[in-house]
Amino acid sequence: MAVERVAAAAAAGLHARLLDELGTAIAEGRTPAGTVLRIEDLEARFGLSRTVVREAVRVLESLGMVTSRRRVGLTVQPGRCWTVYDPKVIRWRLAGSGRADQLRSLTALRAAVEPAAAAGAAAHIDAASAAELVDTAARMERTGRAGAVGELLALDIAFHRAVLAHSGNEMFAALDGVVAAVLTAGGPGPQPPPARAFELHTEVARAVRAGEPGAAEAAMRAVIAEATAGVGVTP
Amino acid sequence: MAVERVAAAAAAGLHARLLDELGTAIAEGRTPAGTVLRIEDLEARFGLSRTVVREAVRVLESLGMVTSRRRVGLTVQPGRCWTVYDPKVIRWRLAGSGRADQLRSLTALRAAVEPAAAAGAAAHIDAASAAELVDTAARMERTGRAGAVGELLALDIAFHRAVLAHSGNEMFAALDGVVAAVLTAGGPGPQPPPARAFELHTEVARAVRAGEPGAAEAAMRAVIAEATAGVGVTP
DNA sequence: TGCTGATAATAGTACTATCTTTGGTTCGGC
DNA sequence: GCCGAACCAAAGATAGTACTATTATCAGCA
Repeated sequence: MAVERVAAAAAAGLHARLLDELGTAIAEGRTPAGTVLRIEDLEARFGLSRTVVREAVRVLESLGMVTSRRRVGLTVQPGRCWTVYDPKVIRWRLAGSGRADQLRSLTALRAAVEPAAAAGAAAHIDAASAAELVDTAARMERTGRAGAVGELLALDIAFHRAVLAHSGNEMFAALDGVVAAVLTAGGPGPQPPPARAFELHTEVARAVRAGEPGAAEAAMRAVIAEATAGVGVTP
Repeated sequence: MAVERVAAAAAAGLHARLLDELGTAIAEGRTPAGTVLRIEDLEARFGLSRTVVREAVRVLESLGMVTSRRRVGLTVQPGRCWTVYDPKVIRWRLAGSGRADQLRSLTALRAAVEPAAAAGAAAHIDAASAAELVDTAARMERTGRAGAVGELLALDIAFHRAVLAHSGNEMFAALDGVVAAVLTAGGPGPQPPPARAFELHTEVARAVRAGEPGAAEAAMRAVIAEATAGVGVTP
């Protein structure tokens, strides 16, 4: 078989590129669960040394995507075994055919976590960050009225990221990538951003600054509801 | 320096043991952020070959716990960069001095996600699994009255795991380990399980079987509130 | 004195060859 | 036909070596 040049992301170390290649193939089902790979085959197929292949395989194993058994080879595991919160896995799944499913899952996760994060932020945020949050909400409104959708998206992401970051819970904070991905996927939006969205963001910021967890949680719940309105996104 | 025998978990491959050793050391702060390690040092310190050390390092890198730069070495990263949802990382953090913090975070996460998962289960579960869930709740009550705390814990975990598994969201389902860890940490409980807890679990099961997302969510919220009562666990 | 560019040292990156360990497979004996 | 021992394939692990990117140092020049 001809050597299959790894064409993935830019120069970043051979093992990282191979990892990306294999991870993508598994995540999008091109290499289905139950498939048995062999280190030696991979070496030959990608024209890489044993060392590089093994390093990539080790990471894949740590993600639960393959198991390695002597005398057998690498067995691709079903999706249920994967570490689905790993940013790499999320990226791979978003890149492939399962994109819609992945987005649905991420949206449901976001809907569950962000209200709690807002409540946490109301309890933990410092004055300076709170002021910044209020400011971000205000800038969102101005930018939205001006119609700069690209900039609006950036502000939206910054807003939600700030809430997560100040929630006082590093597990919540770690979901900033998820929120960014979902918001970005929502895209420039088929419809212009509804004015109500700005009010709701402002209300979240206000409640957080005022230190009112209950109000912050409710407002964030409304933000999510508004954002997902019409798009059937039950978990 | 004398070779430091890796004393971690039972036989499981050299790299896995080294990974556990390094991961634990970083997670519990024995090797603080900013520390620079060198592959060669690790080889010598643990008496292992380059290959094994590099495989462990690659996984650590994939978890965001170290970065590898030429001419510098391996730099230990601050906690904010870690993939905190990886089961390994959770385990390491629970094993160390940050156990209390980690449990607080996990409990908040659980409180955010489980009600949503219950709502999802009400919408997605099949009849057989629903019946099983109701049965598990009933067995919990019987076991609880009998005072078999160990068995009760197992049933409790099974109950919550089933709800997550049938939520229709694989991101929720992947948190089963988190829930198990939190419940197990809650331990045999200082106080005997309150009778109200059983009613609430039964109500969750009933609402799920009846296909009532709102009721299931509310009941699950009550279950969590009951379980965390008195233990200040705001995010 | 201070800046710039060449140079050398360093540590990760990658490859190769070789040996060991383990666990399916198979074949022979009961 | 079942059980166990021998066989062997593939992963696991090691050693040695060559490559290369990065950075610190220092010489030369302004």
